[in-house]
Amino acid sequence: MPELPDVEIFRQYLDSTSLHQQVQKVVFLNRDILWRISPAKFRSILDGKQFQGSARHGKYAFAGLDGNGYLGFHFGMSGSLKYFKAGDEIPVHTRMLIRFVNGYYLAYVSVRKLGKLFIAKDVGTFIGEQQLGPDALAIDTRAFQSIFQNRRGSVKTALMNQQVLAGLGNIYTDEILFQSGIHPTRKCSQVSGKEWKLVHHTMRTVLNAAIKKRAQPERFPASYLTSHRNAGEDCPRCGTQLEIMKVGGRTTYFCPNDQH
DNA sequence: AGTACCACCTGACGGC
DNA sequence: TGCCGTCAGGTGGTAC
Repeated sequence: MPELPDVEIFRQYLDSTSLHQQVQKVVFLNRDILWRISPAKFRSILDGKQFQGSARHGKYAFAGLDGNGYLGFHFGMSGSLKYFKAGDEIPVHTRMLIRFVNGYYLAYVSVRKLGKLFIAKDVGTFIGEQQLGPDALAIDTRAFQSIFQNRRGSVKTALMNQQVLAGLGNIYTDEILFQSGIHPTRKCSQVSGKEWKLVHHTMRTVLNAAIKKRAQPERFPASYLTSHRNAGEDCPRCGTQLEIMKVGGRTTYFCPNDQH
């Protein structure tokens, strides 16, 4: 479920469970999830280290290693973290385990193996290499407007492009456009300055609300589009039947009556 | 620059 | 019950 709010929850989870404990060993149950590094090299970097803090940029989370560098996490479509005690059952689809000297484990879980683990020298360098856009919760209204207003594609495609803005995925983009009253296929050039301000404000509100609800959609207000992403469901605002279409290859829900 | 399509993986679900 | 196609909250590559 990993868009910005989910990843922020994982970061907080890492923070509250795994800091300041020595890594005793690292175990790979599957090496496909390693990105540009061998298991041996990865192990040698983590062995004996402690996580000193965490960071997040868009859909990426980072754990700071004492000494230097960061352990980087990307969660793909189905990744998560789980901290558990020695003797407890290992979570299904665990791909990597970090054992700490206190006997606890941190598991990187990924059903579809679409996520990645990697080592980064520092967060800023990584963002530069990956050419990621600014984080969706860090950007101000003015900068937000300026990165979008001159683009040629559709609003939804632009909002989901991680090189433009980092953090939004399919679900939250639909939610933000729904709450802003903007049709997902409208061209960026057809969105007014006032509307960009509204989208920015709505984005912040939605993301912060989702984080407050620990990114659990079942706890979101019933007025959210997210709770109604099923064929045949009606708009929670006006009752019109929601429409489904593909935008940028992704399934898109919107209200034909409220979004223009 | 933008779009369209494929690929990477596994699991859940609906239809027959 | 079982098989099969389709789809899923992400990203990267390629070709137009």
